[in-house]
Amino acid sequence: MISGKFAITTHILTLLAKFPNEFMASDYIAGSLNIHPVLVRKEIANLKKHNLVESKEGKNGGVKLIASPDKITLEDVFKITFDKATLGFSKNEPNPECPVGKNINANLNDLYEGINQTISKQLQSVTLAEFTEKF
Amino acid sequence: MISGKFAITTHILTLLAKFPNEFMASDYIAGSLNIHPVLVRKEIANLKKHNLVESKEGKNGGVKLIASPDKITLEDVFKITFDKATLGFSKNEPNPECPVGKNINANLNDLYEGINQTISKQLQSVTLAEFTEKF
DNA sequence: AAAACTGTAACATTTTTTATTATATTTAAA
DNA sequence: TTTAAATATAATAAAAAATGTTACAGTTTT
Repeated sequence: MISGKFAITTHILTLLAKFPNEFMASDYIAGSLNIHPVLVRKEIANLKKHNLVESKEGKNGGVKLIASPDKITLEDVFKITFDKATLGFSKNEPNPECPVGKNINANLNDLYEGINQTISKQLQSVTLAEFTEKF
Repeated sequence: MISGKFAITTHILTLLAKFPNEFMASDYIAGSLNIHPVLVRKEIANLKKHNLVESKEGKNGGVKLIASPDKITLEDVFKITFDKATLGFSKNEPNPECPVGKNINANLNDLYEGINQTISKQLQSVTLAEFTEKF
């Protein structure tokens, strides 16, 4: 199972891109996502940390984009919501006595590194502006 | 979190490719992976279902590859261990009253479809024989 | 001062993944 | 022919991760 962070963050940014220059409340965003407002605020905290949005507290507060939607790509979202995309690892430390066990994780890592780069490249080519136009 | 199925299955196949033409016991494989033998057998059941290995019950039984390691690619492993690689979805049904909520999953699906194809293509280029040589 | 917000920590619940136990069956070999 | 060493698989338990909820403090506008 993969967490919904990328999807939630992309959804939030799409909403913000649809209504630029105004502060949108996390309750409203949560209503569109149909999830708890606190979860939305957690992702917003992450977006703030990476300087993609700014927020305003208090009445009539909310969140809005800092950067222009055509300066943001889905790779930016990918980077802040994934440490690294992988196809998974076995949970336990494999047996270091076994030549396969000893090296499997390093070799999988190499493989995943390549996959990561391809995904990044692919997502780089989609701006938030382009993505938002699909709605 | 991503399940370890791909990693476990790749590990199993690497071991089998290292020792072709002999039946390897799931307990031995589990020892290399450092996981429970029953989990190994579950993945082996999956490999059997897709005709990549055959197994023999009873004393001196075990598993061995059916196909040659240079006829198997990591894409084959990917296909049988992943429904589809994604960057995730938000858990609940988004609000269909909202234009973004209504279309977000379809649009994410399109995006992920492209990513899937790239991953497949990349994994197609790695045979089990090549992967096994790294050990 | 009240209302409508954000921010965040602490905790609870649900879901997924992994592990274990139990039982039946098969095969080789003593 | 009995025993030991395997696979096969279902049922259950435990652990881990993701999501949800509550509570409360702080901020801003009216």
